[in-house]
Amino acid sequence: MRIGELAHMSGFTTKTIRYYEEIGLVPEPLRDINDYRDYQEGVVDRLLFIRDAKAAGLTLTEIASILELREGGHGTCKHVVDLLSRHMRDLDRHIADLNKTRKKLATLTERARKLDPTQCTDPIRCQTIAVGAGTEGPVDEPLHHRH
Amino acid sequence: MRIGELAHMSGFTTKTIRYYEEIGLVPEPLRDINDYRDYQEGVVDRLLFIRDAKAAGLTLTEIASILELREGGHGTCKHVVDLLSRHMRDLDRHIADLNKTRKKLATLTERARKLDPTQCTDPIRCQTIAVGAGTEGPVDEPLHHRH
DNA sequence: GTAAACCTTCCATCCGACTGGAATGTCAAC
DNA sequence: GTTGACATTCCAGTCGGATGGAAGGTTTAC
Repeated sequence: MRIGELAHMSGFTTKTIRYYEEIGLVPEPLRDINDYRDYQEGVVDRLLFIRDAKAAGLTLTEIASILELREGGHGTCKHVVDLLSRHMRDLDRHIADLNKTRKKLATLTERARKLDPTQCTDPIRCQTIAVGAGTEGPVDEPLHHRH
Repeated sequence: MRIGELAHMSGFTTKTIRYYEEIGLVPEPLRDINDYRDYQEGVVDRLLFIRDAKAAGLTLTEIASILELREGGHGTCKHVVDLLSRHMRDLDRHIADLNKTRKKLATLTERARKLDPTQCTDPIRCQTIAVGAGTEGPVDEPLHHRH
């Protein structure tokens, strides 16, 4: 099977498949005389697995760490469970952070609505944001940080 | 005031302040004969505002769009309120997505725990993930996408 | 007079997950 | 024989928010 067909069957673009090969998520296939990639059937399953794992919110690195154990063949299922649990903990923390931010935003918006708009022309001194938001101490990296 | 002092007063690093200047978040200051940056008092407030707005979860771009209106001077407060509301809607959507993902993860983990671990040695066919996760249709960009 | 602590610019790098495009090669149909 | 749809490699760029370091200039304190 050539890369285009694989792309079609898996729902990924050819670009993405080559990229996955590059980062080791998909094994290097055999080549035709043309130098065209020639895939075996199994790769479709592998890509569908990747799709599903992605849909479950796993990063490519996490997915790779599951797939790497395929050759090893031991404790795989437990590994998957562990990974899922760990991922869920991360997710919970992330959601909690966002909810904290949300609450803060809600307070700010509420306060803003009550203010006379004509009183506020200088956002540097903007009462909406400036008064209470940051004075509770540093808010230690509010969003999007999974590094 | 030189950049080091400003950094100290605002809590940002000198690197970050120069970066903010580069992206237009902080105006270009005057220069000393040395070519050293020479800041006015007001910049401290501006940076503290940025800090607070960041803490409230606004992106630098959003913050910039608020600050840009400073020179315009009209409708600022309303603009801030609008921005906050919009941001909160985005945040809600984001949280909802994450909760969906979380639920999916919980289901997977639950199912996995019930399986006999010895039955699963090939993650490509891994029952934990493969069976139900992706077949409900594409899960349209589960995470971290605010572009 | 010299060392520490500043300051300057510029360029590269990181994270994740790709995407775009150029330049080139191959193959099937008409 | 030419058009079009494939394929190949490689290199650059995207998004956001910085950070690291090199190579140099300046100021301050002892």
